[in-house]
Amino acid sequence: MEKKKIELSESCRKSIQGIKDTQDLLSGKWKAAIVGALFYNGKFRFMDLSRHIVGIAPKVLSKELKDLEMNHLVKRTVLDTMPITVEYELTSQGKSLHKIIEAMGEWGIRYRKSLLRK
Amino acid sequence: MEKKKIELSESCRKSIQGIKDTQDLLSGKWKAAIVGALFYNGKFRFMDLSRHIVGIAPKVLSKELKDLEMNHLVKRTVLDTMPITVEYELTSQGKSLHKIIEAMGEWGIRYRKSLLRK
DNA sequence: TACACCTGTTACCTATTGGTAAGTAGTTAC
DNA sequence: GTAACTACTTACCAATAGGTAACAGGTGTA
Repeated sequence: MEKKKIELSESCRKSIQGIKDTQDLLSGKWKAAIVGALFYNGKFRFMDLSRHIVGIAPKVLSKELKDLEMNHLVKRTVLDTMPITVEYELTSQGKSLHKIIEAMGEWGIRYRKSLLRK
Repeated sequence: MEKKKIELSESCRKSIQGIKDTQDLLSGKWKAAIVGALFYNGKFRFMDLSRHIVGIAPKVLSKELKDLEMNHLVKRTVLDTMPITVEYELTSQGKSLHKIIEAMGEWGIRYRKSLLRK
């Protein structure tokens, strides 16, 4: 009996690894949405983010932003205002996620519509 | 003191919701990679998948495939062979994720290269 | 003085995720 | 008859994710 060995090409293996890497950086319930909000709005202060990412707790938002900052996707800037305010924005690395973010937004909207049709 | 009310447009809010919906369906460490493998290869049997998604345990693969099947992204077909084999492939709904998957693959590859340059 | 707003932190808890190791049940090859 | 292949499942466990609620330490406003 002949054995079929399925061998993925080098480029496929690299792509799958790339998908995993990307997924790791955007892991969890909120990170992609946070990047999306920053992408659509440009800059956000902590409280504004927490108001627009509906349902996120400050503790969780804080942790997610730290993760994103650590991976150089988000930049945190403390402004010398009274009271102090902090601005979050995407780095150029973060902005380079735009294809993914836009595709996810569009797909999600279509998916939701397709569920309603049923 | 004037208050700035940051109001996202309806379309932005919808996009953020879409991103969250998409993220929910592709949640976890492996789902995006599984969809990617099926996207690049077309069809896969259980054991072939577990060989190509390096590191995944059969229990976890089984659970992820069930989740994806439940959300109509993956189709499971039992073939009447000896021994029985099972094929997994993307549904048309699953195939419609291609933009996201390709973008994730490309971004991940670039990201990895940018890390090596440092 | 009391309250509100800023950006978070801390303590605590639970549910889920993801992992290991082994087993099940049928078929085929040596 | 025994080992190996197919596709899983089961029992068990540890780490993490993510949630609630309260609070901290600063400034400004009534």
